[in-house]
Amino acid sequence: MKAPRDVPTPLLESLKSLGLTKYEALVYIGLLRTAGATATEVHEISGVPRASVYPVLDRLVQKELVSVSHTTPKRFAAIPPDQGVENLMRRIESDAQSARTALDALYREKGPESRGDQELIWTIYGEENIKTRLAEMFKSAERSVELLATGDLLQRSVLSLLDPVPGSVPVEIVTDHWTGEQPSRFRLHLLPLAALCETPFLAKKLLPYERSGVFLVDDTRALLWMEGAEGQPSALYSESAGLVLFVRRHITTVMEWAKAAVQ
Amino acid sequence: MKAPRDVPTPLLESLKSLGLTKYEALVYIGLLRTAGATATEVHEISGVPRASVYPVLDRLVQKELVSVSHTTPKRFAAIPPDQGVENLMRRIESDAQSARTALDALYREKGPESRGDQELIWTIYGEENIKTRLAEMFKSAERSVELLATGDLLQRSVLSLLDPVPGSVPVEIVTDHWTGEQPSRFRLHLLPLAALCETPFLAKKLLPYERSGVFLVDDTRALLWMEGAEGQPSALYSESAGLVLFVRRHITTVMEWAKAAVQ
DNA sequence: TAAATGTTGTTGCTAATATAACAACAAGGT
DNA sequence: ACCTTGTTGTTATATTAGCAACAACATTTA
Repeated sequence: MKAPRDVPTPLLESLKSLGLTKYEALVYIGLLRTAGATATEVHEISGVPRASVYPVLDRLVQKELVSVSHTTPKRFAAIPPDQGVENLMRRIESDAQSARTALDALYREKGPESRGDQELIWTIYGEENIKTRLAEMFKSAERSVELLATGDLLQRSVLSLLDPVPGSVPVEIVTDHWTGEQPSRFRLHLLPLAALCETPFLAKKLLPYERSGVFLVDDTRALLWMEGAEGQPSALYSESAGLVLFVRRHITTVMEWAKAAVQ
Repeated sequence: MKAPRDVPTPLLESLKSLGLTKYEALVYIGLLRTAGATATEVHEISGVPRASVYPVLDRLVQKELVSVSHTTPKRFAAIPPDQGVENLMRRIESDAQSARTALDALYREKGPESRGDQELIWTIYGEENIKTRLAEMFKSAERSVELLATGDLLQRSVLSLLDPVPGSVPVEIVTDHWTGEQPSRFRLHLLPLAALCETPFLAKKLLPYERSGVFLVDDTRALLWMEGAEGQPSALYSESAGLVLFVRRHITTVMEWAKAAVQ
């Protein structure tokens, strides 16, 4: 009989978030290391109290993670991991689906009324969320789209979001680095690299972090994308006149400075 | 201010299985029905105690389900449901991935040694699990594949699994119903419908449930697929000589009976 | 201006629930 | 008689839920 050798905690955490309890995880892991064990053997291998093993095994069978033999005493075997994890995911995915539809019903109920967004500044966490918001902004553009972003951010995350901008709306892009040909769709302003290198201090000021950007749509909606070196990215979004004005000025200033430096 | 109108419990359950606590679910749902609420308003809308609202909102921000405004007092807004659920699923999916690899490492450690399968009869729950096991059986067939199944089960779940059967292995199929042309790949035995209708009692005996089947590979591995009217399907699998013999006889008997009835 | 009021955000404590762990025992097999 | 299996309670322990009290700050009112 094998020792109840200890199990890495991160694995336990992962399994918990898939809906297993600690015991269920321990028993399943234990069973993976054997082939057909009795309840008592499961107890010995997993370190789970013998009396607790029975209900736990019942639940695991219910969750389609183990199969049972028709002998006395009963013997138990684990379903292979990929199959088993998929079984768990299927349940969760179905929950996600029903939650999605139920929540969506509630969400639509309120309609897009009084966008409290008006004078507030929102912080959005997570790249996905930021990109979704940016996409909304771009799609709803009516008069202008201006953006000032590091080449990195621009190419990797933002450029693909620009497709839905209506054809009649001019798009102005200011960046420090551009690979590929000049795009006809956008008006491109390249920050003079030479000047940037001469004054790294200034470069830092204009494009402070590794990946960062400033986005302005219709002179009414602004988004500031900032990404600390380590953590997840976050962004500020606002329709506040004050912040919009500030962004407005910032972009203009940078463009003016770029023109001056080029001369 | 809206009432903390009660929330359907199944929705709460779904959200719990996505890793939210009851309070987190209530607050998120509450936020979906407004646009930018203060902590106190969240408390009123969701029915969650005001003091509890703060830690809960913190966690929701962490989980990328709500965004925060930079005002005093802070205001909170929900990320749209589909986006939010996707954010939750991303975490879970990543947990599933790491669990899969970690478990697989453990699983391989033991190798396919001492197949305890030898003399045991296993019950397998869930259609996916059964199909996986059937696929394994078919793929490893070396001498013969025989199956006796209701037409329904055959066409909907089993037929597609037969592809991996090695070309040199003969496949015998006994069923009550077959649509489409005669397959060249298999040897097909149709149970005489007329006789079946005359003796519904017998029909029930031979193919007891709605969807059921008996599968025999190489005269050494047998699987009995049974499906109660309501619950999830289950199956018996065995390499036990006794059970295999029994299945062997059963299939032969049915085929003999069919021949006799036809005359 | 100063007291009165009200709201926000915190802290700490208690209650309820789900999970974990143990003790005891009946049934059956050796 | 002994040991093992499977079952049933009962007791811890951890997580979550719910409450009360308070300091900080702003707004009103005398």
